[in-house]
Amino acid sequence: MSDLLERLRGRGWRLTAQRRVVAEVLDGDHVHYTADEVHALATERLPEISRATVYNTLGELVTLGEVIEVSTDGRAKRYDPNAHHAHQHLVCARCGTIRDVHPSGDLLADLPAQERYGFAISAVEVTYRGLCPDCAA
Amino acid sequence: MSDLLERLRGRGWRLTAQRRVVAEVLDGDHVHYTADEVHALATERLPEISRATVYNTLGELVTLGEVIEVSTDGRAKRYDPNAHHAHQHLVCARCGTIRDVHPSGDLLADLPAQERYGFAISAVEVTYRGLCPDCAA
DNA sequence: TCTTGACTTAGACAACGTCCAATGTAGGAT
DNA sequence: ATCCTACATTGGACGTTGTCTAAGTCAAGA
Repeated sequence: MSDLLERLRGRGWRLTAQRRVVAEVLDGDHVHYTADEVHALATERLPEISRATVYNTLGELVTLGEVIEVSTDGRAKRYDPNAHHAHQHLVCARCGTIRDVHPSGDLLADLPAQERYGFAISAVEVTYRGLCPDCAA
Repeated sequence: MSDLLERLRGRGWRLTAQRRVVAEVLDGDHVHYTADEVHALATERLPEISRATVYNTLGELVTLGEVIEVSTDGRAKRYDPNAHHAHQHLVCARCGTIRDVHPSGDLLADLPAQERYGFAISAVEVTYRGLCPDCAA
């Protein structure tokens, strides 16, 4: 994810310890954390980091298109660092874990013009719900 | 929606003025209101109705499968009375209004077996996002 | 009509997120 | 290397959405 930091600096980002830590937390793992989870993990490496900064940084990363904001239920949003590959989500209805998946087909084409109500559609999100192997057992 | 009230009474629901008003508000329209919007509209007809009762009643309707809870962004959940016809949602990224839409094609079939990770998939939700004609103007 | 258990109420509380004024600092300018 | 300043961070107040509880109320069966 040092790529990410480079990219951001190229866009005029000021590189601070806080931002670096948030980027490091998001990096690497397949799980999608909530803002407060990111804050907790960031605090382990940089105890003084504030909640506001984590929210700010996450918001900036989303605005810059480096991270995707996912809200699968009505609860806390989760942040998905896999922003450069189009993908959808598979969610376990019981334990809530999320996996990235890649459906085939043109999702946008499935919506006929007369069903678009004059909207300028810019994104399609698909959530598959079901029980994961562990929860089904 | 008197059907609904009948159905509910058949299931042992106590029929109160508050519940009737909430059901009436949900009835009829294509828009999907937030809980607080439902409360505001209900208050016009029954000024003393409390927020807690609106939340309770909406939750009960969801549990009974008469209404679908939709949380398209991290904001307030919206309540969709069109629970008996399969459909997806078209959401304005700016003002948050929701329209029901009916995409063609088999949504489930779009997910290859090797992308299912052993999940028993039971539902597919699709959200189309874009700007509505009003917000695009 | 009476009774009772389910329903409603107001308001406190909780989770998640935003905003602000005061303070600190990255990185270009000197 | 040091200074400057615009930008970043902080902590805490605040806002929104939703939940919970104790006390009062009422629908509907006996």
